[in-house]
Amino acid sequence: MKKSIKKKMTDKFIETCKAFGLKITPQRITIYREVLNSFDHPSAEAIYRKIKEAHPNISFDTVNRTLLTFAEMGFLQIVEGSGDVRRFDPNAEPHHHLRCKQCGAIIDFYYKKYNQLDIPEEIKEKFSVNRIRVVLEGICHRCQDHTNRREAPFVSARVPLRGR
Amino acid sequence: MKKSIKKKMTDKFIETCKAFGLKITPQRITIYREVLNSFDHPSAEAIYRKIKEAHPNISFDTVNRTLLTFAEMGFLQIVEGSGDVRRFDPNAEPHHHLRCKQCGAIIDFYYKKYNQLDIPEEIKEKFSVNRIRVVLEGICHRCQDHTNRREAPFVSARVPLRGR
DNA sequence: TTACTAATTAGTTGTTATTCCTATTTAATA
DNA sequence: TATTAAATAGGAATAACAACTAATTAGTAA
Repeated sequence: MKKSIKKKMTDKFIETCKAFGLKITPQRITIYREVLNSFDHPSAEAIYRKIKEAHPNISFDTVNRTLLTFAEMGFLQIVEGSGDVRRFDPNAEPHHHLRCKQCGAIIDFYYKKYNQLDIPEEIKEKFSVNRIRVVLEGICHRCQDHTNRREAPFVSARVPLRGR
Repeated sequence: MKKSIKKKMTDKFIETCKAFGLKITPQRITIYREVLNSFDHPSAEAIYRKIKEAHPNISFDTVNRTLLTFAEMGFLQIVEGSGDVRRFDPNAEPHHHLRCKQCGAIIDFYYKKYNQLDIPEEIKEKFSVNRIRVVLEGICHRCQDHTNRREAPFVSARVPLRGR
């Protein structure tokens, strides 16, 4: 008998949680299912509201904390830059950004090739583009030196992900 | 006698303010100078702290409001995504984002070319990249329909930029 | 210059997003 | 089944911003 896709995904989720040393709680499974069915880049608040309908006892903190944990595990990503304080960029030259996930540094870089990227026709028709930017996310030199902590999904198992 | 670069920039600033129908206040000139000298994508708070040393009476609200006005005028930009609530992205496929500056919508799109961008050698040496993403900022179809408001720097002069 | 007027400001108060704290509960293991 | 460390709910604290209002000031036109 074949497993449903849903079942398979949940199995993989459970397996990965175990590899990270995380307990399988009903809350985590619920949040996992809800977020995987989202196609609109929801906020923690939005996910919390949806889940609350079926599970009125769940707390916002649990939803938010769990989502951050999932991001560290690599189950989902955080939309580039969102959640940061607003930052201003006085650089008028066409340029692109390096973002360090660890320390939050944003570093300008220049690369002509990136300034000349073509935009797909379907997008031109439906969206008026007035800025095109390439964002490279990773770990900056300084942070690489300071710690050897690897990023998900290469984090070694059994290291607490988000200690308080 | 040649004008200094600083003077020239301030002249251009004053000229542009006038074109937008904005008054030239000492606060605006101070904030303009401070932000133009920043190379680290400062937050409003950071700029406020720096300015406060020399102008202890300035208020945070003025700094923040002025920076937003400058962004609308096109004197500076807001770093992609910063200032938004944190948003999660469960899409594991390599993909890119369209961001509507007006309504805040984030729309996924797929374009193979963008997945194969090469990374400059200098960056590879100093930064470990684990995500590359292209962000197209502009105005989505829906918002184009709703209003004809043009974006800076094409805003017509004498239209209040950030009315209360 | 001086007087006028609307824009701008400082200071304060709200609001919202997010994190922190702690007592209680629960999943995993023996 | 008992143990224990992790996870949770709920509330409090914090931080980033935005909104409000009375007082001040820049721009202008006499």
